[in-house]
Amino acid sequence: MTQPTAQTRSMSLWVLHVDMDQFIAAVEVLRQPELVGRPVIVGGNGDPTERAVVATASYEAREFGIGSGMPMKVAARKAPDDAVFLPVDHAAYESVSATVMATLRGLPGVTLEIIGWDECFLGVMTDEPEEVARRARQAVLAATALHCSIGIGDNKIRAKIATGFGKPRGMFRLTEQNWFEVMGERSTRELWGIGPRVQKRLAGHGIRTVRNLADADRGELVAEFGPRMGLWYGDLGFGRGPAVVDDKPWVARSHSRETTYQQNLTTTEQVAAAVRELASRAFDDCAAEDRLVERVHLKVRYAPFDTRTFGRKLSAPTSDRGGFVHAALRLASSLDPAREVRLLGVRAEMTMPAGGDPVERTPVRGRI
DNA sequence: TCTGGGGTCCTAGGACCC
DNA sequence: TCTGGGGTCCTAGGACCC
Repeated sequence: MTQPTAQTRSMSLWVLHVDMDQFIAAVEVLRQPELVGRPVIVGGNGDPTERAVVATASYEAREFGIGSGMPMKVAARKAPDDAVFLPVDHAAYESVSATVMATLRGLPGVTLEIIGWDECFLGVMTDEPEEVARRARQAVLAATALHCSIGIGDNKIRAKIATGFGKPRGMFRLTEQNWFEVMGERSTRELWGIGPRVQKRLAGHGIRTVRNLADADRGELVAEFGPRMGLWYGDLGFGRGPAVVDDKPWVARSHSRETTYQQNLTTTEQVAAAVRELASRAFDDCAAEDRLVERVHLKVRYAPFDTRTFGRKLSAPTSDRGGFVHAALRLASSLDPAREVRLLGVRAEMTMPAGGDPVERTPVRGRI
């Protein structure tokens, strides 16, 4: 063990959250410069009359109240005449994303954890996190001509939330010191991991602000949300959360394929054909890996909007495509044949690879 | 207004065993 | 005939994130 020098002792571990500004729209504008300044809306196959939602809207489009997750039909109604609708081009975004991540990984002394196409955490030992952030933004701009914003925090929760205050093209520091000053009077909904449902349930207990949540009785939270989530939400009120940035490659625990049909499926034959195809495609992603498929799940949305999921245990090697597809078809036989099917999905849940799962789970959904 | 597609993790309740 | 308490596994469903 080497002794830490005086200098390293005075440094501390910072978490930076890097988020590309309007990533998908920015990539599109980059390769079609004539779109600069126009409202750009990317989603589905680019046809605003189809069943699809907005993946990203440029800042110009957001001025008209258009945002991600919004149905394309609604966006079309709000959009001005000069708006441009474009199809989603996964390959293009993946390629730019890879350049961004490689650039950030190349910064001296950083640990990188990818959490999405356009987002990552950087862990770094430093006394000047703003200086590191400035260099990171410069490096990304030089490599891709794209802008990003950076949140600086003493853990992932605070870094992630800080980014919102830095946007666009800026940075913001959020730590234990200024947490309540910045967040105390804001809605619980602004916390990462609290969505509309939990916000509503908290409000039912008179908990509306971040400060309210921090002050809330732990027993009451546990009674409402269970032992794990109750305590997790309580900590969230203080901005407490994990601070370890993990650069281990991410390994998926499941793969799925789902499709919303432009015309609802109405016969059992149509449903069976669709399930057969979706199951096979979901299995494609598992087939390359030497693992077991443990469960098969079916998701169905009946028109107009009634979603159900159900599954069954399975133990099929990732070489047994026929067995998996057959299991999915067996599940499909329990669908209601009299109802119109609007969406179908098939999910394969896998065992972790040999060596087990080394990552401690946290209740924050997605990759953290 | 009408709601994508890809994921992750948590909880409740029933089944089953001792 | 009525019935404990604890544990684990399984399934359905919920909620959230990018």
